[in-house]
Amino acid sequence: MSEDESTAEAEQGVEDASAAITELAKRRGFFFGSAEAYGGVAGFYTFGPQGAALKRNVEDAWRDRFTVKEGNQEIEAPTVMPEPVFEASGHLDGFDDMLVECAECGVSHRADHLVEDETEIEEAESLPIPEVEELIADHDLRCPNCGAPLAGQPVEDFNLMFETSIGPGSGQTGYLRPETAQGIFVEFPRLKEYARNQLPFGVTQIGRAYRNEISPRKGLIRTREFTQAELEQFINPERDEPSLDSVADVEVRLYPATEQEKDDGGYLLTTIGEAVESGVIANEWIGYYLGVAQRWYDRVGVDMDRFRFRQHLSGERAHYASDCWDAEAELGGVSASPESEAGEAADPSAGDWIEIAGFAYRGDYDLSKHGEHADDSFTVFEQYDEPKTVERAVVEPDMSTLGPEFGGKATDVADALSDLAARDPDAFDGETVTVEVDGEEHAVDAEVANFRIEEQTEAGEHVTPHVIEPSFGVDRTVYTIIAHAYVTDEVDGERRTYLALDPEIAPTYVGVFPLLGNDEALTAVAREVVSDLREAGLSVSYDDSGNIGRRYRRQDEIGTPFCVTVDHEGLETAGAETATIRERNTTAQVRVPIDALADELAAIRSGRKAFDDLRAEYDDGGRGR
RNA sequence: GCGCCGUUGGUCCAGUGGUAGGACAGUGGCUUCCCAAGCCACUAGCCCGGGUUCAAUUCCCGGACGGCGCACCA
Repeated sequence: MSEDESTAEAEQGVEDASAAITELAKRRGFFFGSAEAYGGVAGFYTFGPQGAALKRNVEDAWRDRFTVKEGNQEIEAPTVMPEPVFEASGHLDGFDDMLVECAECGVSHRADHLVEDETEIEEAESLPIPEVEELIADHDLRCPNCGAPLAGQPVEDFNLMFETSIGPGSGQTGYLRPETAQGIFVEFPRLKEYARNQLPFGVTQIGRAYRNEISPRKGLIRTREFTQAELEQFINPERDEPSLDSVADVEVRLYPATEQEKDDGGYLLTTIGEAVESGVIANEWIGYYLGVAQRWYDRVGVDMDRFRFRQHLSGERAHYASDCWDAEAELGGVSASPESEAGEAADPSAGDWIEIAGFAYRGDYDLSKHGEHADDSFTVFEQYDEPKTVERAVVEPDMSTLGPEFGGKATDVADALSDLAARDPDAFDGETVTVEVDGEEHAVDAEVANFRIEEQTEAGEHVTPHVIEPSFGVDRTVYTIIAHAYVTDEVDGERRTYLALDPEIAPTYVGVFPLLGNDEALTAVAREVVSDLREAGLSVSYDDSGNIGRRYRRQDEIGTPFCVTVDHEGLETAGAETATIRERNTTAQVRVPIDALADELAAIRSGRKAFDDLRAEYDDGGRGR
């Protein structure tokens, strides 16, 4: 097959896969565009009964791994926050882009970028709009697309944050959060107390975030309201280390920035341990969470042959990140497995890859910013093992002299003396010291300043923690799980579609049917089975409509892993009454005593048993399909 | 936000200047002892606004929504 053909086929596959999944999602209640009765609204999706359950199960699995098993704390912050929060975080500026549209070809450009490219100005983003319009006219900037002059075209602001007003009237300006992270950062002063001022500690949050996208696309993949699951891991960068050993042998497919910049760059197949050792993954905390995440994705049903970690290129990184890796999933049906094409290395540029998580080293950016803007302290006091004795230059000005001499400026002069002592102790060698306050020089008698070198004991220091942020897109993860679970096969010559969802996350765990819908004896027992299984905490669906094959297919399509069927044969068996359990992927069946159904199915869901164990344990009373 | 294409039962499609037809799905019944079978019946639709016309689901304009390309995605 030529390369062109295979590419064309892959693209066809993308369309088919996404269309088939969208159709299934609408028809079976996974997700669909919101408010279609009112014409719909772009970028908003409603999860139907199956989708909401699936999403909830994914969130629970994430919580189990990233909150509970890591020993972290979960919080729930508001989705609306006042303006100053986002002034501090940088979102108000960083989110506020200037666009200018070409009158000739209609293409929009970042006005600030044009100015920066064509002039000496470097921070055009911070200039007011009229000034940017003037610069465009003065420098006769032209459309990069068609070359038409842009002078006279209006420069327009758009902010990717949803704005709202808090309280009646003009009220206070607020914004819907563009990421859940800020809800954690702003509460850091309290959160550190709950962690008893001990680094390292982690805080998680699962919740909605909002971005007023210019043009939402690709269904669930890019929406205006979405769910994030984020962990903010706070560490002392000088000291704290992750337990890298526990994930060192996790095998990963890395796509480093250096490979992306090559024309024929490829994957680096390695282990977390080796990648950190060799410096491909620069930060061991990032490495640790890549390992944890890879195992988690595998657990919830992401196909590891269609999964990779891609490092951000330097120009791609956010304002706060010093290093960043994305988890990416392939949705077009192209396997990235190197074994897939007779040993040929997989081509990283093939396939339809989307970001499903980001792992950023945010340094102390966020806490420092909030420390500058807010009133509270965003540091942790860390005690030294041994108190340290340090020599420190101090002044203790005689205020009874400074007061009469400088009047209202006396305090400022005293502060200036204190600063000077720390900065330049030698300045106090002479008979007078000169300090500057508000541009005026003031001479102070050295004795009045009362300068001396003092020995001080320091028990510890205030540390601004660094932050490692694994940030997961829940909706995209849900979509990926559905796409990777989507299977078509044949049963008895009939085409079948099913979702091979993992029992832990399948929205419905077991379907229960009477073999015949119009048989009182069977329906009564089946309904009892439903009650028993629900009592055992399982998610159960009852169905007696249509023939048995149709009912199996319905459950197959929503990914229900097991179906229990009550039949006469089972009610007539000597001893205990039995029913069949049918496994979704293989359609194999095993006959199990009705009394044992709840325990056995619960055992499989928790991972203590497999379906094959049941087949070994009980006589194969099914039809041996 | 720009350009191209589209929008018809729950889903996927056909069709028409005189308000529509199929397939699948669904519901009830008959049949049926294990994988989308069959028979009968039923439920259910022309995206919104304006214009042209005696008459618009159909033609024209605008909008909303969707797909693709460009831009954007910190």
